[in-house]
Amino acid sequence: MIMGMDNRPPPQSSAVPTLGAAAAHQPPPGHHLAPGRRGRARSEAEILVVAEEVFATYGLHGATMAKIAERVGIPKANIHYYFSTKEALYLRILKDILEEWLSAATFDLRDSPRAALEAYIRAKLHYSRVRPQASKVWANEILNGAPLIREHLEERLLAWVDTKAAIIQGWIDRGELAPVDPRHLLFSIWATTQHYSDFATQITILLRKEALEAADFEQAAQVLTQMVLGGLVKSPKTLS
Amino acid sequence: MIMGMDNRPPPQSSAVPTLGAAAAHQPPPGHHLAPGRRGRARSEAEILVVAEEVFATYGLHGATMAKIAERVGIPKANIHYYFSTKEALYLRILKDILEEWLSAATFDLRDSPRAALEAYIRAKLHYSRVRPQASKVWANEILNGAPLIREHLEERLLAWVDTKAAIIQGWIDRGELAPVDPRHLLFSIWATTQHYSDFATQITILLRKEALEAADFEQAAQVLTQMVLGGLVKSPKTLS
DNA sequence: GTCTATAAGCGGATAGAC
DNA sequence: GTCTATCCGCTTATAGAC
Repeated sequence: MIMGMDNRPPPQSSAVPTLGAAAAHQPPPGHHLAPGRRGRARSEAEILVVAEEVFATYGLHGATMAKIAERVGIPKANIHYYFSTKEALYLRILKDILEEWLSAATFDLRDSPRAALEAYIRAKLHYSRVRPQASKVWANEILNGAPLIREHLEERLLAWVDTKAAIIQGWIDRGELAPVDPRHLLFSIWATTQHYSDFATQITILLRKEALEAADFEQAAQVLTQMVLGGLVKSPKTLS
Repeated sequence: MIMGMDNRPPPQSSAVPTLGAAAAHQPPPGHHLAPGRRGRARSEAEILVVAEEVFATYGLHGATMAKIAERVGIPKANIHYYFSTKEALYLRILKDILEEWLSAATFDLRDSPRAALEAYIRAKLHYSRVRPQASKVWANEILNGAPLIREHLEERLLAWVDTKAAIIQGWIDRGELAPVDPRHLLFSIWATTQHYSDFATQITILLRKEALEAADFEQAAQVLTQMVLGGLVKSPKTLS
């Protein structure tokens, strides 16, 4: 169970409206949940947390409403009361994930690329660590050709990437970053950081571990920052 | 019920060196396929090619034998003649993919890390370009916790990584490579290169393209080699 | 809001003719 | 080797009592 975790990455303390599935739909102020009862907000949040895990493990088609219901501890008909269809539940998870990720990139043109990119890499790695299931659901959807999230991707993510790519291009124009395609740089950061959630099973086996620990993520951060900063960012000393 | 089920054909069982799905099972010399008929080798190869596409698009559970059969143009019962179960067909694809990838890393300790790593990055990118569906099937399986390929992973891939990591460590010991964890370096190369097949849908949308072209892969190669070589490999030249 | 029961359809696998 | 027909379990979604 992941309830009550802190999803915020270390560098920033961004007050983001959309939190993870676990924190979805804050109950209104003054609202209390009786110990034995669930209530709308709590049931919905519990379903989302469990569904995230089940979708990640079995995929959209392999996941069943019965399995989700069983793990939540309710009859499967109840899920249909909160989410009209299986796909609606699935889509809700995808959109939540995306908002969380977008909030991880706080950098703008005033920042130095060195500090900004390292913070972004570490923030994304942090999400891979604390919310790996969400990342897997996303990956599964994209892998299959984004049949359900495509439209949202073309609107929300595309616009976001345009603004961030412009910032990166600004750094290049200022001579603080090697002339690389900004979008491909973003892709590389996503690919490497999300790899530590999406391919965690493979990594765990190849590192002969039971599960990935903080130290493994720190090693990942070392390699990734060394690659990105060492390979692309011009050191402050050489600036003139 | 899961492992050990390969092909059940009555007469000849095949312990053939695994090739790509497209090239699976070359007919023996002198063997001719009548234009209208298929023959064992051709049917099996056709099934594998189509199944790769269907598994990549729908996932293990979303893919159906009926859908594969329909695209091949045969009744679904015929597939069961060549592959005892759906899982056997799926596993065959996974093992084929892995062997192809492993063959892409030709480097050894005598090579320079610069030439070896660039060649490896470009070879992996090449596979992402020419065989993206295979990569997606693999990613899907790992994402879901490697329920079927786990054992194979623990044997075949783990041993392979050990030998390759030793070579990379050798470069570090010789002072030709920055002191990074060799396994995490491999993970980064896999993550970034496979991203261009696994997340091709997302990349295509964000680049406002219809499909990824050779030029996109070349740009990817530029960014990746600049990151890996510029950030980790010690050499006379660094930033250009 | 929560539950039981069930409708309606799909999917993997097999039998057995040719 | 290829095909048609079919069994049987599982899945989503709904109906309707409480």
